[in-house]
Amino acid sequence: MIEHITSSQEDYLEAILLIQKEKKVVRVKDIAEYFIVKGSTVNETLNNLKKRGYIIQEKYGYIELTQKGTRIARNVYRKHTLLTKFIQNILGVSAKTAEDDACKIEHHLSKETLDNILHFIEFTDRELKRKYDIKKNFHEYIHTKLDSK
Amino acid sequence: MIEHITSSQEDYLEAILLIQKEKKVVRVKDIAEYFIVKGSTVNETLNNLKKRGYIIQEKYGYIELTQKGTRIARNVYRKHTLLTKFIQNILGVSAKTAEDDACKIEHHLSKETLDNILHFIEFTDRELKRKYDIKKNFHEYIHTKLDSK
DNA sequence: TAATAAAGTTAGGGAACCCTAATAATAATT
DNA sequence: AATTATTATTAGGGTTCCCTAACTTTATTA
Repeated sequence: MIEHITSSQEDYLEAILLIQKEKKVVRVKDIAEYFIVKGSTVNETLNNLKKRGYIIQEKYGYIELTQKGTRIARNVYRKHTLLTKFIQNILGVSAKTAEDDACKIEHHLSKETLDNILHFIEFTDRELKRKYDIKKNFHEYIHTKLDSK
Repeated sequence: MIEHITSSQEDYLEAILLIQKEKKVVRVKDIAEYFIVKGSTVNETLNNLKKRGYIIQEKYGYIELTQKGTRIARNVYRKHTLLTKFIQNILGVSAKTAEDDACKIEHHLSKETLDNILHFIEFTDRELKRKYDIKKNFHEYIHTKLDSK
């Protein structure tokens, strides 16, 4: 048996957390719709996650995160949110694309880079805002550039 | 047969381009060392790339990119370089980590985000450098923050 | 409640990646 | 040139992720 968790499996845990927040209970069908895959695919991954103690699910029943699963889900969600904010607010990318990109790269960035992104956000938010209005300048610049294409 | 090229396959093409630049000829062994995988694994992927016309290789011979393969390799390399520069110079991440992260996420970012990163680099390089010295400020800030941990 | 609909599970297959072990071919060395 | 060492290839296995089709269980509703 494999000990290591994959990016896809982390995404499943995050999805379960998000669906739980919104719909109270989580079903195979919800996850299948979330990732736009078939139920049988979800089932397979869930069995894997079950085996390793990240989720609990009775046969034909609802899906729940264990403590272990919740910890990972929250962690992924935090990174996801951070990255989305960065890509959207700092880089000036549209909300939808920022969300998509964040989701794809959240598993692949080192702690060092994530920390620096966090600091970048904090820095631009708190320090630079009044001093130079860099975000405003940058966004104006970006939009001018892109619109003129 | 599948038409779509995977991230890993794109990385192979880029690696072949880089090895070619440095060593004139590209062998299975070079690629295996580059990715730290076994020769048999490389062989398998190369067969796939051959079938689809991205590379040419005679049995037991050197590996060469086709036009089609070169186009993709250069494209990946360009993205890779751009991202490394961004992560290293703008975010202030160490060279090695920036390189690693760039390699991992280069396949997953939308054109929109990449364009904005490019503009960000251009913007900070050309416009802000004299005006506010933001890069310098930011790096000082980051390093103070990180050192104090 | 019985019949239909919806959701979950199982079985069987395919593609990408990765490995080990065995074999074939090429390179290097004595 | 013949032997040894290095490289490349093939064969056989394993995991993840995704699918279709068949089947079971749970929900709905007539």
